[in-house]
Amino acid sequence: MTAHPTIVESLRQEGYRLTPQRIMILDIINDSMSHISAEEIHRKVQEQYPFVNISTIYRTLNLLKKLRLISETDLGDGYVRYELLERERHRHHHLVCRQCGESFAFEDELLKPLQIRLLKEYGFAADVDHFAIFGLCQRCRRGEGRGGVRKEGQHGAD
Amino acid sequence: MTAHPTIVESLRQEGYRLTPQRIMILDIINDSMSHISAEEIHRKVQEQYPFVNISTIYRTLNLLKKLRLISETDLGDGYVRYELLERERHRHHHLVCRQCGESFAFEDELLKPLQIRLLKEYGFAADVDHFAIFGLCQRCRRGEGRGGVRKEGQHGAD
DNA sequence: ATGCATGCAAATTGTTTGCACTTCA
DNA sequence: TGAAGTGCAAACAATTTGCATGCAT
Repeated sequence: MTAHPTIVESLRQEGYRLTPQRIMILDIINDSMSHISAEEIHRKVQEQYPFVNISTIYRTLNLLKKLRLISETDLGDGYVRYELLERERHRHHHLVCRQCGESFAFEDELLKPLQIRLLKEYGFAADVDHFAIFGLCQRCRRGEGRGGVRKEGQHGAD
Repeated sequence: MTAHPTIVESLRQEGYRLTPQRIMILDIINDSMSHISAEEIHRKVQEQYPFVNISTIYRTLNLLKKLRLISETDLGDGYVRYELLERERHRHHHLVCRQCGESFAFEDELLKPLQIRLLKEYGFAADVDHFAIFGLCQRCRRGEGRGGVRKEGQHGAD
């Protein structure tokens, strides 16, 4: 299992030490089917190695988060959950301005809490592969919309 | 401002006592432009009446929440925020099943955190008046989808 | 008057931090 | 060897709770 070699490499390359604790934590996040909380990680780590302290879990999670190797999801139920972030398929969605037509990407993470809550509370599995939200972009809100109303068009970026 | 008379009535009708603390808390939520946190409410209450304890704020908020007079929004930034819920225009959106075509309503509250974060983090004001999310409903996910694939059709409800 | 509400302080919970000790590189 | 990492306990911040007192009804 030795945790995604890619990630282990990332860590080492950045000059961080590879401690058994870190490897176990990575393994557990990696093996976890879905998002997992710090407490759950702690519990599982302790099954193999009961001396690991919860603060180590948090410190490692913060490190991995800083290195953008994992992502954080907060559903507002009192637990923050974590998940491996595979950079190559780091999903994002689009915000489309109804005034200038410009489109902007936003992180999948913002959608995840909604997605998870819809599943948990309504049993509904939302299609979020390509999510587009319409609205008004910052510039247009400020009245700086360049030129006139431009509908449809260069969704370019991506 | 004697807080929305409607709400005060609701409380009284349910047999709850109308204490000055509760009225002040309601007034403050009512007067607040946007979502407001327990701490902010507490601070404002104390400006007028410095002996109100924070636990009273929380207890009142929980009561109002239970009575569905206010709604809770958690953005995951460490504060839960509250807002008056005007039942008559209690917004909801739709989940549309791509398999059976059925549509289900979901609470506006679920969308709010996303909406707020898009505004704060991207300056983007999402149009959420009529939001529809496509996906697979519980029954269809379980393979209980009644009959065959039925596209479009009785979106009936609402 | 009587029982629901409040104030206060202490408990809880998830997370962070200071510090001495350990261990990877 | 020496800095980075860990364990432990204590600190934190938001929220909740137990209990005696107080005030709407």
